[in-house]
Amino acid sequence: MTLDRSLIAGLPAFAGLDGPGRDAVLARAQSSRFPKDSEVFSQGAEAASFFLLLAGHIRVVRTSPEGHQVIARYINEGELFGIAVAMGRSTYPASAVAAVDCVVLTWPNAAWSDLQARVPSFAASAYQTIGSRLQETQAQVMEMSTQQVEQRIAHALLRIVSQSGRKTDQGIEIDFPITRQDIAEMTGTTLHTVSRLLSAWEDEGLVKGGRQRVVVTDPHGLMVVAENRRRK
Amino acid sequence: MTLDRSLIAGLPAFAGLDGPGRDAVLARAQSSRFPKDSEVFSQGAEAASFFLLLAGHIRVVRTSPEGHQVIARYINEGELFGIAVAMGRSTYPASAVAAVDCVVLTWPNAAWSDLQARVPSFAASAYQTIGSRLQETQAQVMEMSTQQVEQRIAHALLRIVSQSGRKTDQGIEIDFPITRQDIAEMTGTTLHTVSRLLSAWEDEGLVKGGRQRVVVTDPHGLMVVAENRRRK
DNA sequence: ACTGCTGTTTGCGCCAGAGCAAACTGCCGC
DNA sequence: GCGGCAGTTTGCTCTGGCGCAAACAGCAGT
Repeated sequence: MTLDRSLIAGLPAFAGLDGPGRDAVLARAQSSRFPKDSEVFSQGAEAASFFLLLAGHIRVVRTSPEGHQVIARYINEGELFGIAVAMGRSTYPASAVAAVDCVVLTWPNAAWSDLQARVPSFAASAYQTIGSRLQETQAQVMEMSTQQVEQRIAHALLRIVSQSGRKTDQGIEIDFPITRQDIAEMTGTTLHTVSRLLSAWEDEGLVKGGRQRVVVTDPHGLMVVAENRRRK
Repeated sequence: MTLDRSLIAGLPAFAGLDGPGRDAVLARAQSSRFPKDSEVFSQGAEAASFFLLLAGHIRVVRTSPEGHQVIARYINEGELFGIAVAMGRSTYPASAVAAVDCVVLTWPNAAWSDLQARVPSFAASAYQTIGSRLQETQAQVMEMSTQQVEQRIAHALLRIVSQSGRKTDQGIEIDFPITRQDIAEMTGTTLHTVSRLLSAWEDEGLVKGGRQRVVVTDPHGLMVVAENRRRK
């Protein structure tokens, strides 16, 4: 199957790129499906390709030598990921797991320098992606240093919801399956604490929980929790 | 004063660059001194330049809206910093403060795209710098999620010492002034806890403390602490 | 409908480490 | 040589949230 330039027409990574430019980018890409829970690439593996998520949601997971897992971020549709080549790395620093069935564009690393030269705006967009991830990660360090678990979880939920929220009549729902354990691994806490807090928030009418489901019913109220300016 | 190409001859950022190439890079740079405790740039300020540290040590500090400070990293001699332009950012995400008297090379942002085109290895080195900082920061998030304060502080000390250590007859000394408070802000804890642990380690003969001074007398022993495999 | 599995909730005890307070000390400037 | 201050040490108390354990509930497969 040949890739159509309309596939990537709306993506920020290709903004300001004309039709032929898009064709040039796509010429070296390959599209493939990844079923839920399969790995797109694996931490520590030789980085041979870089990727763009066309459809679905991907979880980026780091595992420590002792076996602890941490979720570094979720990748949304239209985002580049696994761009080790742009950072001059030869292995992937984390694993990428499909949170739902996904469609992914794959380029061989060899295409990178070529694309960089011929389509400079593509490379610039990649560097900006890395820059904003550095930014986000540093913000996370700050959060973990200065804020309590309750604020951190509230922030994490608001972040996910704003990036991958789907409006329903109940409120805004995270549109991929996410467990309490996942939320714990994003915020550096335990599933027990996450469960307790979500239950408490449910009683206050801020969120609604379910099996692998979270719906934020009162984003503004949750924001108040996140900023730690609660009543009393 | 004109800049001599020998200034940057040994730096990794300019490895694989010939003499004229180095001249081209230096032509647009300006050298200046920053006295101890002065700011090279300020968090949130318009990013107009990028920098390279020729001599000294620089502390990169982020301040939260509530006034909490976190030390993101220390910059060593020969490193690029404040390269917001390479990430497509228009403001500095943190402040840079001279930990000792420093000598800094400054380029206007306008020089970036020019240098990138004419001296590709320079740009590549910058991107690699950003990549490894992202890497480090993510590692820090993992540490904060999974390890205890004692291990985190031990790791932080070992990291500083390996990057900015100076050998003395006592052991390896951090060769810039660093307070317990600074160490606390690097590891997300309090100066009290840092002080207690350093005192304990001093009793065990692992380190030697002093006013704004830390000497690691037994790096291997400290490593054992960092890996959390202590006797008993 | 039954069974098993995976994810969730909740109770209880405990402790690492934060917060507060106070005393101490090396060093710099006058 | 003498304050005075910035940085450090140390004691005590209190608590957020972790660890453990057990019960519970939605969902998939047979």
